[in-house]
Amino acid sequence: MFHKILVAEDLDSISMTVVQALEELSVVEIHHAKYCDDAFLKIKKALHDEEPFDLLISDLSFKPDHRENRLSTGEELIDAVKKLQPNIKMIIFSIEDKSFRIKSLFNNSGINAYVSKGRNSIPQLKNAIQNIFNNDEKIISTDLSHLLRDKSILEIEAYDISLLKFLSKGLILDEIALEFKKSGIIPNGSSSIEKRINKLKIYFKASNNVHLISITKDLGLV
Amino acid sequence: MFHKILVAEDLDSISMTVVQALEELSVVEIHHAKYCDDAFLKIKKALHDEEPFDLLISDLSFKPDHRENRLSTGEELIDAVKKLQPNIKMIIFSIEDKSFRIKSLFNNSGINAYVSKGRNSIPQLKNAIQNIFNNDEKIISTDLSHLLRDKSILEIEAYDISLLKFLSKGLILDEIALEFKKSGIIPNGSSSIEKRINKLKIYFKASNNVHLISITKDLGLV
DNA sequence: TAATTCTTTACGGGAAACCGTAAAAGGGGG
DNA sequence: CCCCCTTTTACGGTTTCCCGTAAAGAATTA
Repeated sequence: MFHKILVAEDLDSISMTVVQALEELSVVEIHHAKYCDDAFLKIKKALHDEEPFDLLISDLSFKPDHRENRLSTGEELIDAVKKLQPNIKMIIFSIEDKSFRIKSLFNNSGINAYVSKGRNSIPQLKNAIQNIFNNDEKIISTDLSHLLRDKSILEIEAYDISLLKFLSKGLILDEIALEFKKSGIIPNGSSSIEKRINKLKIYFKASNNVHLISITKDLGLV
Repeated sequence: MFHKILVAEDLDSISMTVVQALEELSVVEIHHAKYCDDAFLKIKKALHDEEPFDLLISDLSFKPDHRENRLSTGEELIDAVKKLQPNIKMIIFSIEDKSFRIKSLFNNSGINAYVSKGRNSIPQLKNAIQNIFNNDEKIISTDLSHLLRDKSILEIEAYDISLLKFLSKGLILDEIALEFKKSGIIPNGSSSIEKRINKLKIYFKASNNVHLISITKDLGLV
């Protein structure tokens, strides 16, 4: 079994259970951080002391509070960690079930498993840890496994996201065109932007801009 | 201490911690349900057997899955429970921090405490249980206590909510007017609806309809 | 019942979104 | 270098939104 594991999870009500599960798996060294920044520092220090972590189990969303943090989401954390220690194994343990984000975690962030918090997630989590340790498999909660096969997901790119973001902030087409010009993003003609919005409306089956923002907010894109 | 407590919580990773906390408080009978419907049935049966629950600790949001459920949210559950057994004490234990919903839980649903899931919530939860048992106080997590004093919150009524819902579904003004006429909701002139939307835009400082939906979705109103 | 006030509805003009088409600009391949 | 193809931009007409004002209706009070 893994020797040294770090749990990055803000909710005490969850982290206590996860730590207990790890104890049942006979993990020797279990560490825990409530903030992304703390987690990153612990990994950095462990690496420096030549006693690196074998596995990181991280949540995706962390509640903001009074503390200023450099890393504020699980995505930022794992990307930073992967850069620092590429051989570390990573499991995401989150309630998030938006296809876009999960798929990108496997493809872009190189996570080893995704376990969805649910009614029977602790056994799944244990299972994932075992499988990664024994066979180095990629694991995803069974109820989400269709995501990796579905090709229609995630041709949405950064351009579309920032476009949707501007829209959701109440900017009109001409204002968005101006913003794009300022940032050097192309295309930035108001007509092209209009066309792009139209494509998004077709893709998401939205009947107008309001509907489009409503849908994409539900999907967690904005 | 309370004798018989029911925990309604779908995530196993959280319920296990809560149950453990209750054991530490020397609660004799601890029951647990993963679905709102199950929770309701348990309370009904306990009442029928003349061994009613003293306290219900419930989450607000429950993950939908294959099962068909009559009650799908914590709000629906506690409203149904309160009707069935008005003397029961109720604590909401949720990550939700939207002022509208919490305030309405105290005012309309008559909950005894609201504990926000966070980095130090288990001690808070224990505390709330103790205080309700000893002094029958109303408890709200300290970091949210300003909500009950803030008068500017929650003059938004059911009419506005359904209006926003229709908007977010992509209906245009005339279509919404028609829907309202069908349901016998007044006012239902498209002009009045337009005016109402305008009020909402002023209230939420939105610059257009898209912006308005974006804001109200963030607030959890829609 | 008449007067007053508040709410709801109607109307009109200008702004933005919506939708199709066409012109201009950019990018390989021959 | 020119041709073809794709992408980007421009333009015009229609619908819907947006915002002010005014009329009609409902409720309240004297």
